[in-house]
Amino acid sequence: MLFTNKDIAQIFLNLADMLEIQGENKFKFLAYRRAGEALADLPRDLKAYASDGTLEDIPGVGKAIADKIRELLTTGRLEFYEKWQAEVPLSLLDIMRINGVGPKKARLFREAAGIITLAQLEAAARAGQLRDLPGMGAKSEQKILEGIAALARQTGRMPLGKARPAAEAVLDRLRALPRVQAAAIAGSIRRGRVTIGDVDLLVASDTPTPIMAEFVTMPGVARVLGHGDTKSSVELQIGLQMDLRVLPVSQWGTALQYFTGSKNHNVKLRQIALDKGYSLNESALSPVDASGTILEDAPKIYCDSEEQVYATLGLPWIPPELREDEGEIELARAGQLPQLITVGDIQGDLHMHTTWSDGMLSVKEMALQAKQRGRSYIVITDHSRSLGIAGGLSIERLLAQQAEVRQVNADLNGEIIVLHGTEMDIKADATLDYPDDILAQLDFVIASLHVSLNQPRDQITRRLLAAIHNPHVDLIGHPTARYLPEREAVDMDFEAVFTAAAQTGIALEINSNPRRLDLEGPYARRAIELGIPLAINTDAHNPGMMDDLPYGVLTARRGRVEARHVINTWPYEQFSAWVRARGT
DNA sequence: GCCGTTTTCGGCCCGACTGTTTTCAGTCG
Repeated sequence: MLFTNKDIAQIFLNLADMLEIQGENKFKFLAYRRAGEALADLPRDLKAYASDGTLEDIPGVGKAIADKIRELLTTGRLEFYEKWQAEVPLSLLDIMRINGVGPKKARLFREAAGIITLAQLEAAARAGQLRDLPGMGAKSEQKILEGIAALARQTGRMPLGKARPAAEAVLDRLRALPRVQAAAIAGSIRRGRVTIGDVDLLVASDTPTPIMAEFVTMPGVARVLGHGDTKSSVELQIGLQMDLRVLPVSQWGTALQYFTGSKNHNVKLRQIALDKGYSLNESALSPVDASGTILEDAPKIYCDSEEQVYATLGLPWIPPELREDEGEIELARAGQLPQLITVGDIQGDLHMHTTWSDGMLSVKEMALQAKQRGRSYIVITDHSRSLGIAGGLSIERLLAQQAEVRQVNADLNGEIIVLHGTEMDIKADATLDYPDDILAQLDFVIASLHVSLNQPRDQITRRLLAAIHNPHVDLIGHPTARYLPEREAVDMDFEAVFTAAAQTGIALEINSNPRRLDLEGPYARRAIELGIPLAINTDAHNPGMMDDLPYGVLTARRGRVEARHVINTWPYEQFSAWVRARGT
């Protein structure tokens, strides 16, 4: 595999930047950027689309870009890209990563000062050589140095599980201020993206000034990037950028919609608004004339709810998790939005650890904690024998544990049903960690990858397929084995794995640990399209991890998953019938 | 370069903040 989707996506994103720096047609470089964004998020390898002849079905990909993708896939090169690299060095694109530096400044630095690398820019700024360039000054020069320092601090996108609690803490602080009428997290956190670039907060109030003052001076702020009455931005010491907007409560609906995004979803909505004779922005829907000019005399429509915004555009409310301009607006228009799964739909938790391996609580304690959280059945699935580091269970201990689970289940007397299973390792050589006759004695079997995660694609795929084809295995746990941010997904042939799962009827897990969330939106969507059953589990090693469930559900919702697709939303009888049917 | 509840051609979203300016361009989201 020469190129991953993300590699190819990056080439088009780079091309967009190059064209923009050189002042090419705006709509052309926007088209490349849009295509790049679309390619980064596809559920299948581009090679598969190319051999299907469906490249041009990808939104944002037309004939010209499809041709370029095919050229990359077949020759491993792209002549057009090489030509542009000669024009605009890749190192110049790095300069645009600095906050406050865009294409115009990048071009200026190069043409007026011969700067093409970050290091050269930093040296020039330190030497005071930037301040005399047109449109620059001492302050801009200082901001560039700060921006370069901030780049070094940044660690890329932050896992949702780290960004969301940070956002909630700030929101709680702002809510405590006087005259705050509403406060919410918007942006990619609200949409449930697995990783977060920056945090968008929204507050409704008629006294923005003190709220902004608190925001830019609160503890944990490393740098103020902007400070106005409706909009401020700060960089936190944890390396996260946070933006706050304050507006009147009467505009809550348009504002929340606007700042939730995504950008592409909003662009399409604003186009629909124009078609209906309105200009849509964060404060109102304003009537426009045929040329698109706002009619100042005509009354604006203010929306205090998102429902009202969508209704004015002739659409039902679209859940934030779907707002990526990946066909959700068309579904809404046709009245075919999915009934997305909710946390309340989850009845069982099929993946939990105890002190028998590397968990913190006993079988009974875990059961009681799960009951407290509204679960009606759980499966105890400790690690298997080869995973020594996590206290994996020998066959003898596994059977001893089964006796304890049976006893706890009897003691609890139906308060919550406790089943006995395992999270069995798929070993490096593609064999499974327990023999079939042992697996046959368990209520539920998960198979997971934990070791030798750097193997080549063929071997990783072979291991997963071996587990999928074993009739005793019911679920593949955290299928990509990623652990964000330090460990990316294993290199696997998703199409082969999904095809085999669809054939055998095995379930795939959306692991709710916010550092895992294995089947990101497009993959979850692909899975249910193929009829693969899903499970959303907590993989809890302690009671706190049971509260991660909303992250898993959020990820499923992004994949348009409904409760019926998820085996642990089913009542116990239906779930156990499904497991029994698999064993045969 | 993409795309179509009317278009296969002619469109393609919107405003706040900053730093430099004397009225605005650049950047960002």
